[in-house]
Amino acid sequence: MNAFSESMLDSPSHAPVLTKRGLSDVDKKIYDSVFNAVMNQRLPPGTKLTEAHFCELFNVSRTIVRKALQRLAYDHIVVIKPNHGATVASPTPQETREIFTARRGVEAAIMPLAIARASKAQIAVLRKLAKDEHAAFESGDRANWISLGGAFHIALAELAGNTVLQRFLNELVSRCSLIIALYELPGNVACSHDEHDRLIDVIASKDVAQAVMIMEQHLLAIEGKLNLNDEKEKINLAEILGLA
Amino acid sequence: MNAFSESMLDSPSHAPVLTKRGLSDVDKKIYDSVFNAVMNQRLPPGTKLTEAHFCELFNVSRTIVRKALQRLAYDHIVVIKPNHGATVASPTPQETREIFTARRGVEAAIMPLAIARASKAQIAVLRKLAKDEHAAFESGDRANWISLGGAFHIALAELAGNTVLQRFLNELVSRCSLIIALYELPGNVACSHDEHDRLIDVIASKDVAQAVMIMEQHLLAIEGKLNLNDEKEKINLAEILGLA
DNA sequence: TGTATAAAAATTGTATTCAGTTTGTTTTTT
DNA sequence: AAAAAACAAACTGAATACAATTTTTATACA
Repeated sequence: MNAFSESMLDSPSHAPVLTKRGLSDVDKKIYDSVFNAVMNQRLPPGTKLTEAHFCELFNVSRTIVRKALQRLAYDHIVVIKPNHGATVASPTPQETREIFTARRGVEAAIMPLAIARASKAQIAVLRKLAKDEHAAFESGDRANWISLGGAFHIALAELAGNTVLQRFLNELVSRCSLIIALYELPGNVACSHDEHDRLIDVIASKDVAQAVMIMEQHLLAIEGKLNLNDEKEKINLAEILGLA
Repeated sequence: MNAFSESMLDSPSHAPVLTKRGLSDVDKKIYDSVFNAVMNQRLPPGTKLTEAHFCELFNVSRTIVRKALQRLAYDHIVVIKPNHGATVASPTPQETREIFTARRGVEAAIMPLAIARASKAQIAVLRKLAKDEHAAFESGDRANWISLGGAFHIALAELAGNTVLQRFLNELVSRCSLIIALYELPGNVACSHDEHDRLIDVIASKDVAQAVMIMEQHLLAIEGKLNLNDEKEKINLAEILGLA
């Protein structure tokens, strides 16, 4: 299991020395650094995250580092095993299916709320996001494209105005981004190209039942494009060992 | 804001001295103590939870206590404010509405999964729970009755076999129990008496659409019996000051 | 007496220290 | 040379110590 190097993280803004008060947002910085690095695949699943390493990078004690890592563990971005520390989460196919099922449920709950509160201005915001996503895809910026794809759904959840569902979806979208990065089939990358556009149209038309249906299809399509055969690891292992 | 006393917690099993290894389940014990005390209204919302107090009660350092309190905060049972420590959460009416809305969504997502996997044996388990709940109600054990009411829904989530939705519902049921204890109208306590029985019947009949509908009505009925007028505090304040 | 101010106590935030576990390396034994 | 044992290094777990903040109490002053 390989460890991470400093270059994998966003510039940790080395020692701007706390302008005024000693108030520590540092744990949040650490959280964000790891979170972004995982989402952008700079920190691959399974990577060991050693506490002492972060202490040096951010010039804080292990107390702070541990707090950040525990929060990441709460959000299922990393996994903490007793006496073995933190590693970047690597969801199994089974977990992946559960996550997608849960996400379909949560997005279905969000949709009627979002539609009820969707003004023209807010629909314009959604269209802007879809446009950015398009651009990222065209320019081949894969990491940014995955990120923007998530941002669209997050925006929808914000629109719904329910902080609880918003938090649930945040977790699910994060984990899905990690999963997509992990399991997406090489060729199939080009996929849900204008599905977000179709979603916006039906949201604008205020047709709840139709919107829920399209959303579900959208999510099923994403899941369907993953390579989730459970024997993946075994096969790879056999191949790597030259026993295939 | 009043603090808690030892009697509010379940017997913290004073110093059984760790039989074999020094492995610390103590933080979980602290978590459970506070959790149960909150659910049973021995620790009312707003109660200050001082770290040092738990250190004495459980004979551990603040490190452990803080870990337990942070987990409680993550599950929204307590609220931690910087430099002000932990207090038992006291959801506002607005938050309450959001929690119930989210819960309706999550339970709706759980229902089809649970129905798909409901064997006769598992339905029998549900019936047993409903029976216990009845008994608790008849015997006037209010705390236990609220707790068992939640347990029924938790059991349904387990049946669904999706760990993510299970975790979401766990949080929501806990928070709802807290809310019910807080906001339930004095007279209206007697309410959803045999609604769980009706739910079991429709689950046994495998009618998904009907089950989702009944579940939603059930949850709306619970919410409807709460006293959620936002001006509650103001009115009380005015009354208390003799200005009504 | 009431209010403003200052000192003290209590409480939380963070760093450091010590203890226990795991992991990797070297040494010993066969 | 291979396996087992012993040692060393690295890392995590938890308690203690120190620093900063908040709250309470005491004091001074109008």
